[in-house]
Amino acid sequence: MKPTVHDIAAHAGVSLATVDRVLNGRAGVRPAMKAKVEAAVEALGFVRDVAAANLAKGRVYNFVFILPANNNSFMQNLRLEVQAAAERGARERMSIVLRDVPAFDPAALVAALDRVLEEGLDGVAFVAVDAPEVRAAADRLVEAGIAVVTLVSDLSASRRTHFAGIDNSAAGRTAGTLMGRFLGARPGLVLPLAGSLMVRDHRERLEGFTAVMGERFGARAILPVLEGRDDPAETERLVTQAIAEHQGIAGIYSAGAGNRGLIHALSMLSREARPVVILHELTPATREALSQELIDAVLNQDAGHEVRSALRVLKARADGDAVIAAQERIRIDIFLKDNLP
Amino acid sequence: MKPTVHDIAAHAGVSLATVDRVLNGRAGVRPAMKAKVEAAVEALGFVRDVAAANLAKGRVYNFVFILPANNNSFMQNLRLEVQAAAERGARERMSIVLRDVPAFDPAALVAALDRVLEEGLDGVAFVAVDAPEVRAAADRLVEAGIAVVTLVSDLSASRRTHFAGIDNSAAGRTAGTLMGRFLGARPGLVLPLAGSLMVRDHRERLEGFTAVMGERFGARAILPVLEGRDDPAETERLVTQAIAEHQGIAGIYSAGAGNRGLIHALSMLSREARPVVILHELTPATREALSQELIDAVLNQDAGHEVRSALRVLKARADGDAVIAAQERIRIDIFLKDNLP
DNA sequence: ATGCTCCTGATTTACGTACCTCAAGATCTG
DNA sequence: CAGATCTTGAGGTACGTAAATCAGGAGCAT
Repeated sequence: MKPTVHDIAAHAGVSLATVDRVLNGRAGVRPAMKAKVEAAVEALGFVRDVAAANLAKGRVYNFVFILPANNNSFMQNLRLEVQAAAERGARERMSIVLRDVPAFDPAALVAALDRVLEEGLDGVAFVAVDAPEVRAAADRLVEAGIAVVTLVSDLSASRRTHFAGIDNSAAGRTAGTLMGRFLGARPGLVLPLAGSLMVRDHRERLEGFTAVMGERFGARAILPVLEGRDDPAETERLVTQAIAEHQGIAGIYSAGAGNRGLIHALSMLSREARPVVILHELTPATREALSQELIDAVLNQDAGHEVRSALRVLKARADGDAVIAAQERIRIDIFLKDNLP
Repeated sequence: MKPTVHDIAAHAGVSLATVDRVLNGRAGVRPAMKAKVEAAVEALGFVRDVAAANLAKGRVYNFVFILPANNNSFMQNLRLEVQAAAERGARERMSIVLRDVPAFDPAALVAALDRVLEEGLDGVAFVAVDAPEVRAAADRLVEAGIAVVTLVSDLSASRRTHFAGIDNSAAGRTAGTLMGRFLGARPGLVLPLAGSLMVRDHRERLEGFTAVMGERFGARAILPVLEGRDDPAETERLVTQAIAEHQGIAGIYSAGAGNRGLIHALSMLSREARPVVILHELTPATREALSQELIDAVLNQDAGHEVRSALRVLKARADGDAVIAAQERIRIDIFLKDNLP
């Protein structure tokens, strides 16, 4: 049978109370005693039964997810995944609350983070706006012992516990390679799009993209970045205008959201005039566009995985456990027409 | 607070014992009482605390992983992942045992499965050899209420609980699209490789690959499949010979293992003569080749994810819980030089 | 030696569920 | 209506850990 704390106490020749003090890092144990207990744990291969421990603690994990009140498909989906996780979380003693803040608004985000600090919850996951005041707010939370996970978009130079999202620079580089190779010898310009250069994920993607285009497909000219604020209508307007203005657009890379507008603009073009298009996030609209060959590749981050990963990290952090690094690496899914799920 | 069995009893106006009888399907409860309890469960949104229940039952999950005694990189890695999962599983009352059977040996696999049946364990995960007698053995286990998960390679027409592995046909199609687009207008033949066409994974990949090449890149000539038996030396010999024989090989798709031999053959070619190469499984050798641009893309299945997914399904099945389908879909990772983890 | 702090043991209660026993009430059988 | 059988209530113990209390011993400074 699996050894219990009682076995440890017996083997170490100390009382249950002392074992408890050592295992839970409580004060009031001489080093000699501590060593005896640790030796017994080692010798018997004791592992704490987390189910029993949580039962005894009557612990409830209080977590908050703060998401931008953005109605693009990706954020909607992310919201659904958080809600699904909240439902499942109930049976594992997790209370998961979802809060909205205005998009791209550092002050609102700071207010939401400070509220978490006041309430003294166990952990928070949020989509970062990369601003100094947000970083300061996040660091205050960490200082207070609250687990802080950034979701989708990271916060530079902060002390956040973990980032649950993809390596956006690698994603941009991957998009660059696919663009360069799919274009091959076809002449023409490349147009990059973003939601906003204020969020770190879009900025990093574009940096990776342009770096690879420069390094490996240097002859290709790249237009200045257009910012569509993740809004379909604005994005469509910008793209339509750019296509009209520059006659030879051969490739479009969209690093942000609001791609319904882009897709609609593409559908107006003749098949021959259609550029190679690579964009992010698998949504009903982009899936449809991919299977109809309006676009060529979709780079995706799985919102469900990100939410579940963030939760695992928050829980592990609250329990003082280690995380499985490989499991928490969020992968960049590359979807072509052929491997749509 | 979350409702407990006591709350149910109070709300239904019955005793704890009756609630217990209803919840655990014990006999001796009149339909009227049963309905009252069920109504209370519904009304209060009661969900059984699995941790407490397992603690009370003293339940231990007994799972077995049966892997082929094959020493290629992928299987070695799979074995390591199972061992890591076994260590972590201990703290969640899971006993995970790893057993080897000779590779591609239906009789040995059947014996191992029958042993699981005799021992009355809770679940088994195994790499299937696709044979009728294996299917029959798997069905016997399912019949006995034991959870059965196939890993990496599936078992056709069986009643297995779940398959933890990738869609190999989609993987082959994806390879085909990448090959066609990477080649672009470059002239030349395409050479497909496999370990053996007797193995179902390889066969499905090649079918998907050739289907896409035919549908969308029809002008491209494809050579007959070479079978390297997953052996590096044999693969190298075949590839070297094929390159010498047909002067214009522009692309190589390797659906199987033994890719070290292929990579060595590629390293002998001049940069200009080097074909577009797409192959499977990220190993130290293929990773190195990718970063040195000896090969162009690697399709990968994440062994760690497969093992963890199999375990989640086994546990959910043993508890009678539902699985999160989206979480258990094993994805086809596409690695370029730019998004290597 | 006195009072003080620090360390340790012994013991108890609690968490939510499972499962057991025993007694008594309800319902059925003839 | 008596007896048998089924259903229900009441109460307990157990699982493995956490966390608290209290008493007393060791060690220290004064």
